[in-house]
Amino acid sequence: MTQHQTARSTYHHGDLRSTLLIAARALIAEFGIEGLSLRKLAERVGVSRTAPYHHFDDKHGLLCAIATQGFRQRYDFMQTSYNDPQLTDQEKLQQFICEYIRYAAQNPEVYDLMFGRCIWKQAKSTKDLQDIAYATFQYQLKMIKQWQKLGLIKDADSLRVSQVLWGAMHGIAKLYIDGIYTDVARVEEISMMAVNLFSSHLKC
Amino acid sequence: MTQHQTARSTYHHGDLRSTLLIAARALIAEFGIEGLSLRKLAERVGVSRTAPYHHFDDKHGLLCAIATQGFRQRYDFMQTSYNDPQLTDQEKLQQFICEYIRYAAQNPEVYDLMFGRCIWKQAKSTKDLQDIAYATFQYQLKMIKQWQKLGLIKDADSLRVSQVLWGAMHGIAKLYIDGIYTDVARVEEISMMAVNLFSSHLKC
DNA sequence: CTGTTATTTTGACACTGTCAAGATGCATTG
DNA sequence: CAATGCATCTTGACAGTGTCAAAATAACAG
Repeated sequence: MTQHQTARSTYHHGDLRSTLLIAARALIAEFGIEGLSLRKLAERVGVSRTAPYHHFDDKHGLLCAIATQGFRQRYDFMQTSYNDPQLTDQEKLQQFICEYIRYAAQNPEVYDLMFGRCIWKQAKSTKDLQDIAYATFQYQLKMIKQWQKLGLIKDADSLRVSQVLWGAMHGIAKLYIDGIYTDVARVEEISMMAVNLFSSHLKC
Repeated sequence: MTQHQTARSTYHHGDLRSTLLIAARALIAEFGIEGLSLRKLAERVGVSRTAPYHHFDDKHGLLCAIATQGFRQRYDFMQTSYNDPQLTDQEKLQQFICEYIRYAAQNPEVYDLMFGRCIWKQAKSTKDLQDIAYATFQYQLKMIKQWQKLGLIKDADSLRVSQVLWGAMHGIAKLYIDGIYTDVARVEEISMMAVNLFSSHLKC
């Protein structure tokens, strides 16, 4: 019962798994992904070095779990934004692009986990993770098709357009996260320019 | 004299620095950046663990050196391609985008070093590296201004357009390198779609 | 109460980057 | 030529890391 909060009194922790996830995110925010070590994490949670191994396959598994959380959060946000009745379609498109980059800028470490090679390059990504990631991209594709139908985006192969747009958002986000674009205000301007370039203005 | 080739016979290696760089690139190609360790590198070159420290500040310094090489190579290539008299301007633009992504796809590890957080996030990047990287971007900007003048690219704020275009190329490259886009043939198609979307067709 | 299972711990191993001190060879002076 | 200084390379050492094996502990099912 109370273990979930106090946690120290008992030998069995209660729900070590989620405690580890929370503490891990805190450590990552503090020291970056490279700076996260399982030992430091275990120590901070007040548990032995190898305890985490009974809740995650290995370090990689823990990182996957964090990434999965990130995907869920972003998926929900994307959905509510798209279904917001107070926004025009043009505003939705703009918000989609700008919020994507803003999310990445504000959660750089989690974003890096979500789309970093660490997870996808090895074929070791969890089923959970693959599912939610795929669903996210599908939703994105669906939105773009809708925007094409409305004439907001150039009417070319939807999949390819979606991939290029995603590339642009991802690239801008990455260039900021990795320290190449350093000024966050300019990143906002770059985002707006992206909106501008990807919008097909029908008035011509 | 002959030390440069045989290398083992003498106590002093001769030119260990460049030997290390070559071997490091080989190791990286084989095991990835994460898989590169200074000790393995030293062993493969046939030298003691700490020998590299007399040629590079630390591991990070060695990675910077590799990235610098990458920048120089790309800078040269970009320049020769842009000055190729056999290409039309439209072809140059297309080649610029496609070759950028192709280079990244074919040298994923070096590309990751060039633009990864490992180098830029910490303020530890070498002066050499900063110079060549800055020059590269400036050249890119210059090309884009020219293409705008020719009406090949939408005539908006050149700097911002350049940043968005770079973002798109970088993003597509990264999504492939990190294993999210897996099919290289499709990456080519995505590149072409990027060319398509960023080209302003005046015929409308 | 007993045995099974889930959880946690201690011990150990093979790695890693890097510092300090000493050994070695080269080059440039006196 | 000899000696001194300097760049280079080596050995030894330390604090970290991820993770496996085996033992200890708690919770639970019969």
